[in-house]
Amino acid sequence: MIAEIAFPIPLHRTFYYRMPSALEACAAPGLRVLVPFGFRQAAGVIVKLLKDCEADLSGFKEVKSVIKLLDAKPVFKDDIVALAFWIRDRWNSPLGLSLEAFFSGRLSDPWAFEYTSRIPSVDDTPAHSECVGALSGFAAEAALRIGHAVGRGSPSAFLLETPPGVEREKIFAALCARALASGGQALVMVPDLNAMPPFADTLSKAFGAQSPALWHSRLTPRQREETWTGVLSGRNRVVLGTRSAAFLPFKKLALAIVDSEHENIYKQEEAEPHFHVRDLLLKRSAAHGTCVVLASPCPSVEAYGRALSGKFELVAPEAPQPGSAGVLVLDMNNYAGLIAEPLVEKIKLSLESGRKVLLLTGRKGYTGLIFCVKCGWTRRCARCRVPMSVIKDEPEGKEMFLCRRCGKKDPYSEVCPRCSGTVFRRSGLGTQKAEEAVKKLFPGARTARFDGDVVRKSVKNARETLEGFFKGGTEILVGTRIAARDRGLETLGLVAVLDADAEISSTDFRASEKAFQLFYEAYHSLKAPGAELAVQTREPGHYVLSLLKEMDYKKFLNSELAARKDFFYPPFSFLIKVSFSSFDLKALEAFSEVFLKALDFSGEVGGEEPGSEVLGPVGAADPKKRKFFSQYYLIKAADEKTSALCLEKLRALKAPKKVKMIVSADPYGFR
DNA sequence: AGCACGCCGACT
DNA sequence: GTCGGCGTGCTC
Repeated sequence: MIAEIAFPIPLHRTFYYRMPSALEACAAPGLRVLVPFGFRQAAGVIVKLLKDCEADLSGFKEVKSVIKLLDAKPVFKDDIVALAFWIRDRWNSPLGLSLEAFFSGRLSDPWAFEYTSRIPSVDDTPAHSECVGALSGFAAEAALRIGHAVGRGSPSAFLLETPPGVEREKIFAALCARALASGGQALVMVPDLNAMPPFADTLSKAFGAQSPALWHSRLTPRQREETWTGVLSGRNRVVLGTRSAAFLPFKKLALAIVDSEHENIYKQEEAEPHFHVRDLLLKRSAAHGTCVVLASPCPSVEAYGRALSGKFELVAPEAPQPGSAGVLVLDMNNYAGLIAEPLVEKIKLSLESGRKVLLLTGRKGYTGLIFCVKCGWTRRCARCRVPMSVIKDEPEGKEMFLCRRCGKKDPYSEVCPRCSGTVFRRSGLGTQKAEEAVKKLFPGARTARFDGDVVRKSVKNARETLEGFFKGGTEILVGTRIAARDRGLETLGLVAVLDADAEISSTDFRASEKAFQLFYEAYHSLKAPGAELAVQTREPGHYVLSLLKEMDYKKFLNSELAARKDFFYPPFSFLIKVSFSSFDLKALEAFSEVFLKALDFSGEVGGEEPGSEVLGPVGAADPKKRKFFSQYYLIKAADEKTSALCLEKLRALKAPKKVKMIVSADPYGFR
């Protein structure tokens, strides 16, 4: 017997091993094995078992044998091998890395053996009806409606619009109670660590000190093991987690809630395996009979589109969410400086009346990329080749270059290395620069800054910064969009988006969506009478800005969905971005031809599915003399199958040494 | 990813 | 003369 085995390495290939006859009876796909691998031993997962005659072993100088099985029986209720193949088909993730993710990144750890020795404890779970009783209005109605589908044993999916101000933690707690009452487990997903506390509070009040179990990237190894085995044994019945919790070994997942469903962070693409939490949970729901609830005050266009086509049940208030705040669009063509004079006045008035001010920028740091006015040279990271942005080093406040990808810091230089020019232009406004300007304009005001860097430094410190603004004495908070997320505040008098153009004029096809979500969330964080949302732009005629008057999210979704349909973007197509880069333009272009031919592109990808197409090349070599070339193609596949087929063809393609090819399926981070 | 091989710079 | 840098290549 031959076993096809996947290893937790970033490789799109599997390996064949001989299964000793003594182990044949116990061997099965999905079980972990220990095998000799190169000069070492490695743990892998059996992906397939074949009879000797079925395997093509020609071309290998040796077929090694499995040393031992690491699992006696499958650890997961789910068919993780089938899921790994699906994740590969959908996002081009190496099989072994997806399988490793199911084992929490520790394929060779013996965790799975230990769970049987642990004794599950019994929780005191309040009845569903009690929890619903504590709710009123739309929240009660939503909890009741979705509650009927929880624990029924058949998969279901809801898109729940959670208007700002609705206590969704309580809806979630009621649904969790329902899941537990049915003998199942419940998972509540949040975008990041910062979003956990309110849910942790509400859920632990409802289910006791042990619930919810927390799952996130900052757990210690001991905590990870404890929680992982607890989920496996069924001891942990409610889990509150970030992205990677979607891979946990649930015994019976009756309910999975994805809060702030629209957040892009749910798509993992900086590290493999690439996947999307929403789609993975929906896929897993088949094995568990899970009720999947996608919750957001401003659902993604994809989710809304799928709700309209009947794939999800839409649960939303009947009337659009009313708001009382005013909206002011400032045409920055008429003003100089970072903050237009009318906005300066508004800030001043707001502070005088004891109201707080939230100022939002598109990015953290000081400014975005920097380029030489004379020759157009831009500063790039020596290692990653991506443009570097400017930050002010703390606490000295010295300007530095920072690589956004690898974090490399370089000293600031005053002279262009290409043409010796000394005049530079910078694009983009960062939180640091905005904070600096605000401090200069309002030296007496208490100011703070909140962005990804503040969060990264210390979660506790970040929380204190926010509390200082929402509850304490901070009067002006300068931050990125994470500062605007789902917090209503009676004392907030003004929210301003300082550089709306950074949001709306990005080349990302989701730019309008992300921009409108930002405006919408900012708008609804304004509770005080007379409060105002200000938007600074050089493109006051942009269609997203024209929708600000009504602030009707559903109307926005419908118009955006129509545009997505016209331009054949998700949810109407499946995207694959294929980027090529090289120092050798000829080699790059030659390989691009190979790529196009491999896709069998003659008007339609694969020639099967009508409508599929390839766009590009985008960012083709410009006439300017350059050393490094990069361009990309965009495949728009009409369905999941065509997308998987394209990815398979791309995997079979090997780029020459000179050319680098990056395949990004279902891409979120355009730019 | 590991881990080995391999070919050029600073040390006992 | 060796130790060790990380570039390249392979793992059934």
